[in-house]
Amino acid sequence: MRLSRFLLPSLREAPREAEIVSHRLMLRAGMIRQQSAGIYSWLPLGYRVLRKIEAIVREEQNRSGAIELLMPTIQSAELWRESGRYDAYGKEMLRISDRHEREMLFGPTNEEMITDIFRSYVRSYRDLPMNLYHIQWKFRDEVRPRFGVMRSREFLMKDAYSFDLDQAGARHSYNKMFVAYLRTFARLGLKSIPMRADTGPIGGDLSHEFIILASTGESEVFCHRDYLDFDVPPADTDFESRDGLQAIVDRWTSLYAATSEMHDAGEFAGVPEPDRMSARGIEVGHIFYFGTKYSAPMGAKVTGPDGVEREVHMGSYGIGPSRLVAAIIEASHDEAGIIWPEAIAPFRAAVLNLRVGDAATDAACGDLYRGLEAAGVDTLYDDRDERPGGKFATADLIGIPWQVIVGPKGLAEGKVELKRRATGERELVTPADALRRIVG
RNA sequence: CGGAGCGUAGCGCAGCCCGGUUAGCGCACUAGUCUGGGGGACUAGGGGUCGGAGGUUCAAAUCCUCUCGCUCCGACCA
Repeated sequence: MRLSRFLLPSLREAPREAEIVSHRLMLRAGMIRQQSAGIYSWLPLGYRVLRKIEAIVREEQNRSGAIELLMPTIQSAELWRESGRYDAYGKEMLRISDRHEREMLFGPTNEEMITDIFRSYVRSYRDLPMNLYHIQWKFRDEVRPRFGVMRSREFLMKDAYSFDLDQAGARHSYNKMFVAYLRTFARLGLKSIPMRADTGPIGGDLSHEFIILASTGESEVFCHRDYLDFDVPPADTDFESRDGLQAIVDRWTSLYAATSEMHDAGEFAGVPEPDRMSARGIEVGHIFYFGTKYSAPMGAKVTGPDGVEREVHMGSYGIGPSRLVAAIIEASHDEAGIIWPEAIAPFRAAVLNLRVGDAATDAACGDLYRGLEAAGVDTLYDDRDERPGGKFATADLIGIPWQVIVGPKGLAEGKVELKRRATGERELVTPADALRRIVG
């Protein structure tokens, strides 16, 4: 992408209302635009990041055996009356009515709807286990939206729902998501720690929050320091192996880890003092097992091998990709701006033309840009007629991992400068070497 | 939902208390010249229903009333 043809409304100063670093940087980098309290447009740069995160979440869901579908944002109140949540959910649910005065709502979550889909088509235990998920916009009319997309009213959520014949099966389904989440967050460049969590209004009796540590986190968390060094399950993990998955989950839940709501000071005191860690954390995922809470009132049953109908055991599993954008920035930035992990950077590389209009520089940049694009590298070519300082500042602000700095001085010696955003390392290399290094 | 604030150009702000030229500054934007490796300089420009409505007054960004929007702290939450 040529920057001169892109929409990148970057700002030197952040708007006054933005307090936390991720919100400030997202506004300065021209990633989002607030349209209303807690409601945002995703501008081109931000949308690229959001989609890359979504893609990784999707890959890991699919790897675990979950099946993607897409449910609507607008739901009928009728479904929610079946589960009893239409009245129970309270003011956070945005209730609307259509032209026939029918009561509708903008979905804050989808347990009811997925249960309805399941009960309509699945009748036999032979079709289980099943895990259905979608990635769709949700709306929760938060009393107090804040921190940009970290706590917004409209947000993107990956929500998965598992269906099993019995509790043991449901436990395996839960473990699949547990492992998939560990892998997902690791691929996003985050160290996540699963913590025992309160189940809240969704209900149920087995739940973990996946927390990443960041000084600006919303909640206080307590855990054993060793979690930071745990190995993440590999890509070839066998998700069908009950014992194998249980062993992974057992290990990842063997040490103390709890959010403040579930914190047990007495138990924490049992952790050797140097291993105790209390920190701020951001919740990036939440998984629940809730048994027959929805299947019972809504009549989601399958026939078992013995010919008897049983209510299915369910779980639900959420990740907020839009919140993750902010969470990753909280965990990865410096004074100059965002430092994107390569996997989700809006562009993997930037080519900085320091002297637009200089024939040799233009030619070298053009070659590099075409070469990178041809090799499948998402590249942002800064071909604006700006001074070098502005280009450096922009590239650092928006966090492009690889930056190729091309100017007459270097080219006189046949060299360009290759810079890594994360470390600040730079070296003079030939354009061909630069291309080779970035393509990897 | 309790408490505290803020709305003046795309962004950051001054002006308001104490009403009175054509509403001002920095950045950004347009044109030009010089520049050219970490947000450069000069010259000339463009852009404003001062959130909205009503009121007081000879006169309102400024005073009064109502209203809309937004932010922060707390309680609550993916």
